[in-house]
Amino acid sequence: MSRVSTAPPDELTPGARKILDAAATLFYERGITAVGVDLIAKEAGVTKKTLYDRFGGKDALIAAYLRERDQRWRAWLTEWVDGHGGDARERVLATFDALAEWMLRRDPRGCGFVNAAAELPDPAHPGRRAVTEQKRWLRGYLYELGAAAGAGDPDRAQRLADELSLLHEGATVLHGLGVADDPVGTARALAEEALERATAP
Amino acid sequence: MSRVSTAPPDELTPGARKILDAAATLFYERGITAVGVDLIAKEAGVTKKTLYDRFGGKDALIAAYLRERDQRWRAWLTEWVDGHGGDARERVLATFDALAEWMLRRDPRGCGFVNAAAELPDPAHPGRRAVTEQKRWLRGYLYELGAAAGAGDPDRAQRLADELSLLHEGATVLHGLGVADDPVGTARALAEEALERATAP
DNA sequence: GAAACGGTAGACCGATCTGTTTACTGGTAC
DNA sequence: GTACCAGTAAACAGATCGGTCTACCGTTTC
Repeated sequence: MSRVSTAPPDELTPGARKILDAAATLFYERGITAVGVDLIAKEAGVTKKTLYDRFGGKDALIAAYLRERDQRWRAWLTEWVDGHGGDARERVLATFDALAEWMLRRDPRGCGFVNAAAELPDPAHPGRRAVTEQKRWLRGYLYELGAAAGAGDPDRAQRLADELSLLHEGATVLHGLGVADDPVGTARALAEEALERATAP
Repeated sequence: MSRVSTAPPDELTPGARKILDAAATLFYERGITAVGVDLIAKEAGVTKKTLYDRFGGKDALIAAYLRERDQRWRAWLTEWVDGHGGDARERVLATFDALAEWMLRRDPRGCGFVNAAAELPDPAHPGRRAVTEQKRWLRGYLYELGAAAGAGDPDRAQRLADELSLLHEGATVLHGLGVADDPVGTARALAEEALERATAP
């Protein structure tokens, strides 16, 4: 599935690019509120002035961080499904394999969006919109995959999408807390059952 | 199920009690890092000196907040199950009704422990232990309920407990993000299926 | 009646927070 | 060659951060 380019066509200046990369790492690993703009600028090898010139403020930087994270996750997930999924049913289950691989190799601290939402109580914060958009997109994607797998009836497909996204979130949270052995495997098994029921005659 | 007492027998001094109450509200509603000790003391109608005399520091106060939250949740859940559950199967499903009621009446911002973990990256933080203990306890409780409901085989009961706790977490997260209509209902329906499978001959 | 305790009042500490400002440098485009 | 732009360097502002300190007050306990 040839994509035009890997991700965003980097309209960012070199300084802005370094800032966003540093912010992404620091925000995810240490938390949004706990990380100051001074540290971000220092870690990016850039002055605070550049940060404020490029992004306007910390809130806008938070939103940019979440939007880019969203883009990368969407690209990762769709490419994984296109590359590893076979028939329609396997494509649904492949989303859980993609999740396992994503968390294994880069994100042991759970869902960056859920973590961000925990630190952004204000519903009007620009970063919150990015969070809800990400969750809505995932549910929509799962809806399409589920419908293609045979849950043709809209009601059944809706319900399946609700179930699949719930399983995704549950697995991510438990993985992040490190209290369960193989939460993604558990979720995948439950997804298999839900899928069978939704596509049964 | 006669409990010795409702919760902790309030060994706290009046000042400490007010501090813990104010901290609980502020930490949950605004986030842990975003709330300073000055604000907590002011909101509790107490001086900072009292706060530091009683709790030692912010980190210890965070841990106390999470421990007490854990105690209340355990009491709420077990009492709900004892009061509303009928047979063993209904007792398992009652945990989801308890969750729905809990979140409806007091906690629209998702799981306080998951949110706290998002702000406490350091695994050695005393608050983190409270989080993992809470999750472990819930899984253990669900294991007992599941085993009593007929999942006698240890392997099946273990798997059922994994599934049920995953459904709990998924429902709580989706509820907190406000992107799904009735995540707890979805989780309860999935739990019903998992329960039937686990207790089938 | 003195010691111990829980508390108030409030100043103080150094560090850090987000955000702004001035002055200067190097490259690129017209 | 000049106007623009991305950037550095560094000072500055006012607020807030977690945490400490001294001095005092009222009640209980021995």
